Amino acid sequence: MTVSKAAEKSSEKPADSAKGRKDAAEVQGQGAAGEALQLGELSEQLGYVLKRAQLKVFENFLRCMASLQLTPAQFSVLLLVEKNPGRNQTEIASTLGILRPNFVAMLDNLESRDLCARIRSTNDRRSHILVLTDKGKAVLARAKKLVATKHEARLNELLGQANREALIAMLAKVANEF
Amino acid sequence: MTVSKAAEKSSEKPADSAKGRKDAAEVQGQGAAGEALQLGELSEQLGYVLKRAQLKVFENFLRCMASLQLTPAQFSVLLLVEKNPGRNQTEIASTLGILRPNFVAMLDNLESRDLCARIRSTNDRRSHILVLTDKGKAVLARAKKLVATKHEARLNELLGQANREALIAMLAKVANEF
DNA sequence: TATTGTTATACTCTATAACTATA
DNA sequence: TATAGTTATAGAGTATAACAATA
Repeated sequence: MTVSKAAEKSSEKPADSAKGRKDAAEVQGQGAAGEALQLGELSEQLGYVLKRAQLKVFENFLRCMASLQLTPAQFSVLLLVEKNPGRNQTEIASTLGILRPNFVAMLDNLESRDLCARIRSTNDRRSHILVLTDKGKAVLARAKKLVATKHEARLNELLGQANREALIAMLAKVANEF
Repeated sequence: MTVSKAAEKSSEKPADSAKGRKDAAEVQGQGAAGEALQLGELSEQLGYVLKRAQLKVFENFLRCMASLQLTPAQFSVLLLVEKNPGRNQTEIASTLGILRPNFVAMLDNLESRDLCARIRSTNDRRSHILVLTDKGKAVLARAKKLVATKHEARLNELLGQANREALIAMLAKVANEF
């Protein structure tokens, strides 16, 4: 947690070699074999820690959802369709940052599992209105309970309720305004 | 920011249809055409907001680094090699969560740009010790300055110094202990 | 002409098996 | 036999162009 910010100086000039370039013999002895590497400034890099955290969270989400076989992306689609019935593919996809071509296979999957359905719009026969099926609603309800009792609960345990909310609020701000 | 937590109830029972299933006619009118969709519970989902934030941060990082043509992953490799000279490919890669096979092309790239070098170890002739070249050190130094003055500065501006540190600390905790 | 859903396609990331040279 | 680096390969995720149906 306490990483020397002064490490920047170390990259300015390699004073340990007259040629300014370590040769093989100089470097060979340096790695302390079995010991763990030092992350250094890396542990203070927002992008690095953000990416590692995201991977862990998705991993945990998948484990919590194993019984329902729902990925984070699929869960987000079901949530958004439930909250916004009567919207078409383009609207749902773009809200989630999914490109329309890539959304097709995803919907094919959800529809083949009878979790949601495409309904040809009567107003504009080009568009497909998305709705959850009864099974989709039931699965989503169970998914929400799993998320609350296993996934979110784990996070609360780790950070505490207040910190968890603060974390999500800051991430939302970064996502929206950075 | 204020998302109804009670929205969970809405998935319990679809009271608006005796069959429990909206037919096409029922759904058609629902989408308020031009209006933005409601994210609902999605904006409270850690995974969702984490992923969106990560994408924004990487995007910003790439813009800040455009002049040096360094990706977040490449920057992390250079930082780690600088901090841990004398380590081999396996050690550097695994610390970063990069699989050894995938690390080969990445190193080929950095080596072809003369930013780092593989040195055959004299102790164990199977392993390649990694070091930064002089150019690599210089580029990394410039990269650090760009990150500090453009990337981190933007984050400080957005959250403030204290919140930025709190955010990174919480993300590190999630990454390490979730 | 413009838009919706779709196909085809390509490029990046990530993941696994298997080879080679060393140990 | 085990390990380091490598190759080949396959699967996700993501990106763009273009087509058919419809507006």
